[in-house]
Amino acid sequence: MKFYITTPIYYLNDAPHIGHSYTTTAADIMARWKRLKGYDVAFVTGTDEHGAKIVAAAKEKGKSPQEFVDEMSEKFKDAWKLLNISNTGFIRTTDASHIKNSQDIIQILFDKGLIYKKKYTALYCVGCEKFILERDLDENGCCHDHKTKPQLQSEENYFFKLSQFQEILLERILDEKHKEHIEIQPMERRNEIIGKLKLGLDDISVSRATLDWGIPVPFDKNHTIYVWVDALISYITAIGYPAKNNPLSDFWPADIHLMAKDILWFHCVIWPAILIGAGLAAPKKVYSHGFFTIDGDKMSKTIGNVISPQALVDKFGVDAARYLTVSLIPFGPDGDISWSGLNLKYNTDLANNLGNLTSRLNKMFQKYFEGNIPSVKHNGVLFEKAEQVLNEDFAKEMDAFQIHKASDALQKALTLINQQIENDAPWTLAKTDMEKLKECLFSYIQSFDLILLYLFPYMPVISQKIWDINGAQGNLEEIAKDYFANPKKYKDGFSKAGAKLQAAEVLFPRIQ
RNA sequence: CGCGGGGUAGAGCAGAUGGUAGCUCGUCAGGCUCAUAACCUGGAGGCCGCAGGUUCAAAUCCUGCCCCCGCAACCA
Repeated sequence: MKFYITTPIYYLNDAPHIGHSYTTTAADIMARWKRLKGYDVAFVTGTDEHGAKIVAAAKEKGKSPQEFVDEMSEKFKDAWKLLNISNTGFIRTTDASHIKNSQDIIQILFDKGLIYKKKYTALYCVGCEKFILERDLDENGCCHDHKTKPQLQSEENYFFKLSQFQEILLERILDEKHKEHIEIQPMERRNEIIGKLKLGLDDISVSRATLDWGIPVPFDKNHTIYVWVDALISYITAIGYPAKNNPLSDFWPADIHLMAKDILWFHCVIWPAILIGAGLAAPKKVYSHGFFTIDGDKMSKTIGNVISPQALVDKFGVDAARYLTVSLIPFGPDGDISWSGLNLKYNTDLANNLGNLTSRLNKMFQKYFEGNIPSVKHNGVLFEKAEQVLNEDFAKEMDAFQIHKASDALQKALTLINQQIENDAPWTLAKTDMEKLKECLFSYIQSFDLILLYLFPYMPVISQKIWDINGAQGNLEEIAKDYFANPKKYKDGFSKAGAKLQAAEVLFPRIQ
């Protein structure tokens, strides 16, 4: 079973921030989850390095575009390393293989008569160095950014016959039974795309005559390929297109393209049209999440409220930063992120529940059994209850990419253990019934271990750490894969009788 | 009549196929003492934007209206 998930390739005019890490962390959690479930996963992220804005940004720093993108793309690689992102590929649009692929695809489209040359006359803003539409002007007829009147300018460009694809795209998006159905999530975004699609499609310009920093159009070296077209093609370059003798290309079409809502149109309409036009399969699912505000304000350099991945990691640690980023707000709609919200979620979910339960159980074992797992028959009642929450709630939400709800299911499962402890009152049993106490503690630790398997995608390091503390042996990820392939094998749990629990440190100190 | 989303307890949100209104946080009361002043139980708190309609029955379907947000940004 193969599974291919992508993040957008990030445009390099800015350093990585929480917007980028949100998407990438979400994709990583999904990739890790699918691996546990036995899928062979390709997970690609990367950087988008062409275009006028890059040239401008480089110039501002006194660098050549190439120097600039080399530096900037390292920052993204570093950020993903910091966040323990398990991507299997990192594509740069300046990679030689990608340049060749983009040219091949454009050539194919050209040969099929889907690309033609046309003179294009429109308003051009010198400040932006791009054509702008009349509806994008302010009340004085000036550009929003530069407050200057745009000039009428004409340019000869190559156009892609996007207009031909309206029918086929609508059919594939609307018909869920279509063998090449393109699924768009969430629903409200899908409706929006369908609505726009029904209005009709214009052919789009796919080349630039005035921009050098780009991939040359193969049949006309005076033009470069429009940066968006080249960016999209990276998704197939990344897994080894063209197919010849490349096992990776079995991963196409992509199972999920993940992104923020602003670039949904490119992925649901332009990208599938290019693929279909070139005789290739279109992606199976396009999933967009919302934008977020920081403390109610738009995330903005000017306001100065941009949160970097590093700042999150500094405050919460890597695993907690991962967990909090994707759990704080619903996945799909717009949401608000604030430090106070993050702190609260950290305290409730991680300090009070996960962290506290770790030391709660640990101290009981230390106090009553010198830190050893007692030998006792496994009473599986609690274990099965937890299994049910995880298999039903967690798995259902995760597969629907509702990762914030899946994390709620984790919390629910942890609460089951806390409730059971309260119900059994082991501190009383310690005085009255040692056999029963053994049985109870044994079932708590096994159920907790079970939850850790599901926690792994969110917190790959800490889950292993708790696993070790709990006296469970071996590599959590490997055991999780084995468990999902054959759950019955682990009916009696994971921590073995006779194993010793490690002393637990405070994993998540409360934030005051 | 541009397109789309949304209006549900103090806050943030769930609530395909209509049938006693739920969750998290906060708040109040109680319990426990193994645990990171953590944990558990219970309570209070809602005319489900407004007005009509369909129905034995509507937050959920239909009609009309009101209000908020995005489709403009340095941006995922």
